[in-house]
Amino acid sequence: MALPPDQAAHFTGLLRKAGIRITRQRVALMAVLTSATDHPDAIDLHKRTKAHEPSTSLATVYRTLAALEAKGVIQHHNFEGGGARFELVPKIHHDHIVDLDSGKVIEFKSDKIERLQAEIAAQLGYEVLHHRFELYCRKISDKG
Amino acid sequence: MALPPDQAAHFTGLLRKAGIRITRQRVALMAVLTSATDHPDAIDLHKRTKAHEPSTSLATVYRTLAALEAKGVIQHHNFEGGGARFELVPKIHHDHIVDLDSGKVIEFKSDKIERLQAEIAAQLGYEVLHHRFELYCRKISDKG
DNA sequence: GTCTATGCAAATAATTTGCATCATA
DNA sequence: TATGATGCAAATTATTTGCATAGAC
Repeated sequence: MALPPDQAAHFTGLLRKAGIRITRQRVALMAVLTSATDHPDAIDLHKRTKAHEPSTSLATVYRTLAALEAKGVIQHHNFEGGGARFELVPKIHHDHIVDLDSGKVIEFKSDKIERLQAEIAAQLGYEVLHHRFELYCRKISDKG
Repeated sequence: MALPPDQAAHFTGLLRKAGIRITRQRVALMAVLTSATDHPDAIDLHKRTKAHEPSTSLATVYRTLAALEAKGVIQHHNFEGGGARFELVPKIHHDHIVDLDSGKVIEFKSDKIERLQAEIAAQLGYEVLHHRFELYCRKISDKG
């Protein structure tokens, strides 16, 4: 389950670029974050990281997530129900649809929304530092 | 600090309409919810309710809030930082700006946003059951 | 060698629940 | 009087922290 050396080198580089110390646990977590496409929570990340690096504790996962977020490498979301869920900071900002039946998270982007929110805030004398825009949805079934 | 009888009758009516049993603690909490304009959290509601009805426990506040939410009388929000905050369900839906400096919550509404979110979801085969739209903002100061 | 990261277990914070008792319908 | 509500204290869940030790630079 350990990472091939070439891949490990890649994640080591990402950590170095983030400016935090390189440890086996962090390299493993970085690998997990990079390959995840499902917005996992801390518990999930811990499970997956342990598969690469069994010595990883949940406390270290939380501490490393906090460090990576402070460095702008990852971001977290607090969707309804359950704890925070994490993803790498995307090149292009997006918002989320949460499928209430499956719990799955779908990403979408809308420039109109981004513009509208800035307008709304400006009209009230505010500038937007960040926002949350989450749609809690159900699949439309054509057979009623 | 007890409520004047006429006001108490009003809140009793609201509880009866909601279809839940009437107790002194619930009448007091209903009074607090009705007069609040600041999206208080459970701890705040408990403090304020105790001013009317000192026998009220925090557990009862939580239980009553859950009952009122189930009946569609109130709704809660999980803004960043701290616990859930509550408000009566407004006649007209609105979203929120959170002032990051003061912690104050400002309400706004936008039909465009409502329409846009429905469109976005529909394009992906979803219908929106509810949403979260929160702008975390700072006041624009004209003196730089 | 120094300074930071780690594991573990205990501490927090917000909320929920079990249980015996009490109040409402 | 029967059922549902209450207070209190203990339980839960997600997360954070203190501390002694191990590991990175």
